[in-house]
Amino acid sequence: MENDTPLKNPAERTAFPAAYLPAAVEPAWCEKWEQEKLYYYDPARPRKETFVVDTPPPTVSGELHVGHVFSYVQTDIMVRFQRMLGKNVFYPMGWDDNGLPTERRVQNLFGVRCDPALPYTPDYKPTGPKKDLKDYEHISRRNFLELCELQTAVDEKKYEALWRRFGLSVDWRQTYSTVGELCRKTSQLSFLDLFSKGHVYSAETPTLWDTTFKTAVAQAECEDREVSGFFHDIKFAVEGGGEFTIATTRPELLAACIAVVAHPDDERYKPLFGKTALTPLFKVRVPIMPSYHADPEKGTGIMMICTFGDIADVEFWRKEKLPMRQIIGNDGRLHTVEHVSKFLDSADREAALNAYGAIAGLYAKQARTKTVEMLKAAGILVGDPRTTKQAVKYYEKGDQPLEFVPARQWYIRILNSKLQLLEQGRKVAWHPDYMFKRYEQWVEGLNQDWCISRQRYFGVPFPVWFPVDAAGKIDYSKPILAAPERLPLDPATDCPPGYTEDQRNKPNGFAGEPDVMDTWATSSLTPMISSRWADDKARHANLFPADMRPQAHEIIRTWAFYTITKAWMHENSVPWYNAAISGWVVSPDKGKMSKSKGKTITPDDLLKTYSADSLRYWAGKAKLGQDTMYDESVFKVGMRLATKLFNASKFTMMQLQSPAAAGTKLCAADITEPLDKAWVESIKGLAEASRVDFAAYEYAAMLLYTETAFWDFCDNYLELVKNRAYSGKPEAARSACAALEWTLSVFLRLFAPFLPFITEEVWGWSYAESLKLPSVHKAPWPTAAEMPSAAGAPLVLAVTRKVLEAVRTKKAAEKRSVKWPVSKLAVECGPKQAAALKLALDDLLLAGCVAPAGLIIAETGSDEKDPSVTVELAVV
RNA sequence: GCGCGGUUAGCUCAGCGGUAGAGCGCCUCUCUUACACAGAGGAUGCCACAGGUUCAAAUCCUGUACCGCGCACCA
Repeated sequence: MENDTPLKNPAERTAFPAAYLPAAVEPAWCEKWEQEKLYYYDPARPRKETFVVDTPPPTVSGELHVGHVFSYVQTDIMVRFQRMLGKNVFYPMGWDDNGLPTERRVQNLFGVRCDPALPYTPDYKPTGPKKDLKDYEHISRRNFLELCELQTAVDEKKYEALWRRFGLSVDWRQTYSTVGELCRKTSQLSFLDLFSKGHVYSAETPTLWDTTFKTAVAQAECEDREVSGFFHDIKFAVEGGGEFTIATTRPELLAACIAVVAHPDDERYKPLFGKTALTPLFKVRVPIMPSYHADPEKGTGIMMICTFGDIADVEFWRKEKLPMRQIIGNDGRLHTVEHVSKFLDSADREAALNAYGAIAGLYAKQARTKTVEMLKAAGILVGDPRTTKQAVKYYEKGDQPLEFVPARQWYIRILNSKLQLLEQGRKVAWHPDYMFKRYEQWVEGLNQDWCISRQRYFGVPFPVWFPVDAAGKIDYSKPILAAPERLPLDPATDCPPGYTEDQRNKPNGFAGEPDVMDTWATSSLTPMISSRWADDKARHANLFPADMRPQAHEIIRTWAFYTITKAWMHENSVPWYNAAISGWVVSPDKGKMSKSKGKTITPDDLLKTYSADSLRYWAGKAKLGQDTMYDESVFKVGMRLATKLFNASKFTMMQLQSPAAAGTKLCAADITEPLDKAWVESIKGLAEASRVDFAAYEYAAMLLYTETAFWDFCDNYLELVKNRAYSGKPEAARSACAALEWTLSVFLRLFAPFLPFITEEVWGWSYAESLKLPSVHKAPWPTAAEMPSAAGAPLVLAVTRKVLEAVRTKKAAEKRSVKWPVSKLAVECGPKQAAALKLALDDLLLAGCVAPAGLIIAETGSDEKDPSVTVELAVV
């Protein structure tokens, strides 16, 4: 390795290094690309020449892991292809620094707590982490946000450095942060726009509620978990005589019972419809009604409706206009006796309040146990509880079941637009196409409007205030909206028009909306954030809709769906024309690789052991939508491919510096040898196929066959041709040089999206100068038309390769070196094959070390079959 | 329950009507004026199962089983 110093500066390189050292080469190119502004978007070029990417903003509060590298590299591969098609690429990067993870990090790091009620403190300096919870400093929301921005900026620098190191061809001037001013402004403007268009409403209504985080959550953030529970059979009395037994898994909701229902056709219960039941323990009168929701096969066929056990209860309650008897509070505990006594309309009020007193204040689960005890004691429980598997809704990040709790929330109307949203989704080209099914299923299964308000501190505030009446009561029915030009603002510290700050929370004054928006309300706007919909209409027109949205499949229901929704509501458009859905990286035990999974191999570690190109190779081997095994042996294959490219290029460059290649520039007319023509013809086909497949998002298939062709190039064509190149016959050697020069330029370009470092490195040795194209990444994607007159019969190549293989097999069987001389080579083949073989005879004899005198070609065989070859090795 | 993927060599996967493929791993061998960070050669398969369509099925159809995922069910 005597010659490794020139590696350090690609621009000043003169000799070909002995070996490829990616660790030295790759970082140098990262810097060079930035200096050259290679990936900058040019706003002056028209939309139709532009390729716009709606990059997923990674969450900034952790470490990047191999899963990130995998999917972001896949995106970069597709982007690089588009750039080589001549597109003006708009490839931004966003940082998702909004939400709970950042909130927690900043609290701990700076020892602060957010209190939205506090006023803003200019020039606030945090004092650092605190040991004790009580020492935490309480600061205003705006101060808190500033700290969040400060901290995330540090993390973002780290992320950016790593992304650059992996060769992402992002225009780093085009970044945004979801907590930043632009995003808050866009998000708030979106709210105002949707409000004015009637897509937004606020309502006090039962909402999916997480009792741990004490916030509303949207349907999209729920997941079903199978848990084992118990069916309890409970006797209800019928007013005027009789009884029946219902089955329930949530006996603690008895006090919240508002009706009893059975299937309309259920003969067992038909006579009861219209009558009134008395709930056990509480003796509350509830109607017995027919409902298609009741399944005669399930439980006892008759069931209680409560406020609220599930979404069906909510719907029934709404439809039948039944009373509200909410007993579960925001914190998951049962309300006080005082609260419940307001609606506990009992036939035996004292007994009822007594019974409720036993469970008031308990968590739902504790109340369940207690209720069962009471039912048992009262002899109302029929038999023993039976175990059952039930699916229960959880917040995806929570560990307590969700409840339906009535609360005032902001919603975006989506239920009445399912058909339109389905239609919008259909207009997007999904890659792979079956991923559309997920979108379709999700939209069809929607049963709630999109709840966008969260009872958290950290997030984009609603640009809304409410008037406070003379009695000090907030009038939620008359929201005061901010003027668009004042955005972004915070109603907790900013004042509504026509009011002064001293009227805040005072009678005849105003109150700010305390809730913040769901993070998806912001991230659903990413294509409109990077296009600057909020403040630059001309730019927006040029960048929206985007061409490609890369993302993972598990967030089709959230990110993809919400983005499609908002693009339709705001712009009556799809947000992007293509959705490229990447798979997951799975660990060898088939689980999803994630940071929580332990076994933390960081991308930094991998860069030390392998190279950016080799990891990119691994990502490029996986097609879209497909989960991929984490497999370091594939990194090694990528390493080897890069090394091979290096060596084959070095050889080619040496030929190009030989006397045969000197003088006038090599061109198609120099390619005179039939073998070279045949080879060039095959490369033309490769170039054309690659374009078609890449354009169809089939980059993995394209990589596979390009790789195969490249190894064939090295093992067969190069081996056949190199002796001729050395031979000193000027014309024949020149033909080889011309074919090699073009072939290598094609391979470098085909591999460039996958292996941007090694290809750029090699490109710089000669093509940058000779083709006046400083970077392979801006070189045009290869076409057949580049090599106009070199058509040749492919048979030459095929037959020659076959015979050479036979020679090699013989040498391997005899345990002789590849260079061992062959004394006799007898080929029996068809006449066409024979003719083809004779066209490349010199190359064949030299590559196989065959004595010309020992060659016998018999045309007695068939052109339909492979030639039959007999080889005899020389005895030395 | 409904839907979507998948099941091919020891492993990871490609092929998706015309003689079963690649890489890794394994076994032989070879210093060869690009590359030993390499090269040459070899072994390895009832293409999950059962039916059907076809001259011909890993490939198309219909079922079944198993794996992964999505949606729904939540009394």
